[in-house]
Amino acid sequence: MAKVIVGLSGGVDSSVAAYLLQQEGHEVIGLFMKNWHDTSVTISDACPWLDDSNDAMLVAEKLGIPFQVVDLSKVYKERIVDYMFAEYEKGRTPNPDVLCNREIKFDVFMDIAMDLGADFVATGHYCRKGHIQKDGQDIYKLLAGKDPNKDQSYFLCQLSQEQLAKSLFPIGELLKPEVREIAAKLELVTAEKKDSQGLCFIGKVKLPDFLQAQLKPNEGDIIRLEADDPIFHTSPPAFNAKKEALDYFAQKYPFEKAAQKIVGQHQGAHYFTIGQRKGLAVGGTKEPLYVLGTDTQKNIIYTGEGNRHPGLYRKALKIPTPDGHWIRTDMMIKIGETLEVEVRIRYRQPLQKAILYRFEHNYYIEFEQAQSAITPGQFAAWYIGEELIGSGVIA
RNA sequence: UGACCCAUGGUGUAACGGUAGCACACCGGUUUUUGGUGCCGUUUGUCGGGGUUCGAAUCCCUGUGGGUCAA
Repeated sequence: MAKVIVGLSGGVDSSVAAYLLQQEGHEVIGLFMKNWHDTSVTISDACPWLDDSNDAMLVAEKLGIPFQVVDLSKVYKERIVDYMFAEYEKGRTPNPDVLCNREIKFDVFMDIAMDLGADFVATGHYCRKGHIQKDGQDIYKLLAGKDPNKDQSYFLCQLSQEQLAKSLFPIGELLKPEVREIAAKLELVTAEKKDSQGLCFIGKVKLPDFLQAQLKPNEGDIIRLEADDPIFHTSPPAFNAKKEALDYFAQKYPFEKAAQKIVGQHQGAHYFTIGQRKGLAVGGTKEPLYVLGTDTQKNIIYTGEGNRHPGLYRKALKIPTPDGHWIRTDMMIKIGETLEVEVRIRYRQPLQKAILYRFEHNYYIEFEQAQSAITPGQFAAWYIGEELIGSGVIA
């Protein structure tokens, strides 16, 4: 029996998480966190957080557990929203939800829970926590959720041992339909509620609109590069060392050296991300145009036709050492060492076979199969089997 | 300002004189606790003016706008 504070989001997953903890005999408290309320950017008068907090309260009532709301919008703005804009401004693509877990749910929120005397913080994430002992030390594992379709371990890829030690994921052993079934049996208001999606705080706002509130439009060229352009087909030079080869394969293609054809205008290169198809407003092609890369300095967007365009694919990626993170600190490799892993570079992507390298200043991940749309600013998470070992920000 | 060719949605293109279709884009929906991707669907067009014909994107004349060759 422990005192557990559940982050009730107003969704079905955290509702059932709270119930399961209760069933296990824990003292459960529901806490709703309010991360954002700025009517200037929400699309309509709809006020999603109010509905959600209300649902969370109803669930708490039904379960007969204490319930509170905490307002974290100030720190959320400082640690998540500002980071987002800073990244977009640099021409990178942030992952706010990964940061939200590291900085808010399992940091600020966790601290509040601990102040309230909790032993653990629980959330409705589809993932599992493992525990082993090694040299007398407790070591916690972050494992994929049992539901392969809902596994959310990726979003927790930046958690630390300390955070993991105090976390519980009660629904990790369940499948989504089972969670819904439990909620339905209990007649929780959230039983039939649609899964949340999109950035947790933005709600119904469209991201481009949100970005434009902060990042000024700036018209520039959309350039098309042909799949048969020499820059995509030059044979690699001879390498003296593995590091050189990895550096080469992790590099962006030298788009500026390719034969260029202006096919349209855009309203700001920093609104676009690699692999993006929509929003270019360039038609007349046989296959869709995809963003191969952006140059926010020159305000240029490079595109190519078709999702098999060679400019979309790279065999390796680089992570500066400070941006590398190990959940399993005991498994951290040293300079010169390698690790056979499986990697995903976005949520729900099937794991990809790869080798992780560490050199003096950088980690490198070399994929067995070249990957599409490797995007700076996004997180690469490496797994061994169902365990998430570590992660890092793609350079 | 000599000869020839072309003109179809936002874009690129189809359609023996007989229901104007496809792709991309746009818009909408859907999938997805990031961005993005994917999937489904709607809307939108015969350059202007005459003529031939039961019937014209299609044939004829003409205007306009492009392009090619010719000096």
